[in-house]
Order: sequence, then structure tokens, then C-alpha cells
Amino acid sequence: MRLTTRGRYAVTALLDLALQPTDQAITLSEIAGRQSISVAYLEQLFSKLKKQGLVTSVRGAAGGYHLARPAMDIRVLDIISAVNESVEATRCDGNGNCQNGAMCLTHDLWHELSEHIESYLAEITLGRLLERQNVQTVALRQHTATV
Amino acid sequence: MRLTTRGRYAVTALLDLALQPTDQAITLSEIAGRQSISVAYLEQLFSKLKKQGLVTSVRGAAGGYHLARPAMDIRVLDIISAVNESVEATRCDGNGNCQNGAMCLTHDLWHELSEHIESYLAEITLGRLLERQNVQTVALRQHTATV
DNA sequence: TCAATCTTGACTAAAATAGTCGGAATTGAT
DNA sequence: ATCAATTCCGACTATTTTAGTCAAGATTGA
Repeated sequence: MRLTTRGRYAVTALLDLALQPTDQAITLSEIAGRQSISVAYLEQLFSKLKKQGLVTSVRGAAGGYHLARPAMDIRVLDIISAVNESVEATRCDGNGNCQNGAMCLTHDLWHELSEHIESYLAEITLGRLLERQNVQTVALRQHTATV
Repeated sequence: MRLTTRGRYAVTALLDLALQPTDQAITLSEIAGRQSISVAYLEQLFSKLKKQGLVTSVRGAAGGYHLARPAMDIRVLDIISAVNESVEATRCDGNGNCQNGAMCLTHDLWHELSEHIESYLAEITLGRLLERQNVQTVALRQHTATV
């Protein structure tokens, strides 16, 4: 089971996107500036996010990205999965062949843990995060710091 | 956040220990045989488990290990922590300095996720795992395969 | 035409993981 | 007293993953 910088940055970047007015495309360098992530790294992440249909892009000058769906319809779990981070905690990736083809002593424990985490992250959408007081506060700070 | 082979093996090995009669010390090679883990790797893990007071050892011939407390008093969370795996999911390890000394946009999300996972793993003890049907089934298979 | 932007793929450095190995210390049994 | 079984300890290594950079190309508004 992994939950690392990749997944965290992806969620942070998309939440940043969700915070901006939707009438114009948002460039990666804007996001990079506000969230302190390098443009090159964001490019890598957005390539995967686009492939999974979470964002749409506009190429060329005045280009950038949009969320592909309303923020309420984008789950944190989708974002994390999109950048190749699995939440599955078993060694056998859920297949049940963890000990020489059979099930190991703790298979069910890890599998249930995975399901637990998964359902937690599936309930939280970008829309829900937008409603949070602390998100608004941090966003305001980041806005005033970068204009 | 990490949850890998180390933590999984540690829990598996201690659960194996909990399944054995307590009147004699259990050797690492017995556990290794039943759980398909190398003795050398188990040594490394048990060194940490002992340091954290989860097991006691008997040296020399006829030596081995015991659980240091009743199985009901050993939480899965304790075991995972003992082998150096943190369940904390924030980049800042909970300190709140994830973005140039201030809090990043998603700090609270990751922190709450961490707490969620932690409390889940804190509720499950070795004693509880012993009560499970699937644990008994797998243990029986492992027993008959190794005698 | 040009500058800003997305797009793509390869590349690299650092860290973590999953172990192995050799030897030392301890102790019950013979 | 010796020996074999064991825990104990530290160093070592190979592999994988992560985090991130870099260069070059394609697209498009001004």
C-alpha cells in the first residue's frame, strides 16, 4: 500500500484547479506557483489525470486545464488511483495467493483494511473539500501570496 | 504512508506465535517454516518487536520467543509501529509545515485519513484475530502441512 | 512569426525495501 | 567439557520505487 507525494500532489493540484473560476483554462505554472510544485512534475501527473478522464486540456497559448466534471463528482480515490497509487494493502494484491498459492494468515485483515480506506477516500470528493473552512483559509493565503 | 512486507510479516509472525501453546518458547525456524518467511528476516523483525516489548526471548538451546502480554492486549497498530512503519499520511509527518513552513491545501485531509487508519488498526488485537474463522482455517492448514 | 502552452519519453539521483551473510553470545543436553 | 541449537547484532547488497529533471516536439492565440 502506497500513499506518497505523487498522490498527495495530484489531489492538491486538482483541488487548486477546483478553487479557480471555471471560465478560463488554468495553466500548470499557475498551479505550480501556488502549490510549490515544479511544472515538470505537474506535467507528468496531469498526463495521467487526463488519461483517466479527470481533466481536459486546451493546447497552445492561453491553454491550460479544466476539471472534466463538476468537483462534486470527482472522488479523492479516483485521483489517487489515476496516478498509479493503489490502496490495496495485501501482498497478493487481493488475489489470495499470498503464501505459495494459498491464502496467508493475515490476508483478510489487510484486505478489510484496504476496503476500509477505499470507502473512506471514495466518500470524499473535491466538492466536499471545497466546503471546508481550512481549505478556504489556506487557499486565501496562497492567493494573496501569489498575486 | 507505508504498509509493506515488513509490517505484514511482523503481524503474521506474531499471530503465528499467538496460535501456539504458551508453555514452551517458539523458535523462529518454526515460524519461518509455517509462514514461509526466512529465519534471517524474522530475526531482524523480532529484534524490533523485542525492543518495543511485544515479545520476550529465551536464549540458547530450547530457546525461542513468547508474546510479552496476552494476545488481547497486543494491537495490530503496535506491531506495525514497532517495525518502523508509520501510518501517518501527511508529507509533513503531521507537523503542518508541508508548504514552505505553512500548511498545504490538503494537510487536514491526509491527517484525518491517518487518524482513521490508526484507530482502525488500534481496535484490532491479536486476540480478536484469533477468534476469526478464516484465521483458524489457515492455521490448521499450515499446521498439517508442516508436521 | 513568436511566445506560451500542452505532450511525450527518456533519463537520473536518492531513498526505501527486502532481504542476505557472517560471526558472536548463550545455554540445554550429552 | 563439548556441541548443537538458538538468539543477537551489524554490516552488506540488489532491486524497486520515488521524486523529479530534461529535451524536443506539437499546437495555437496574438
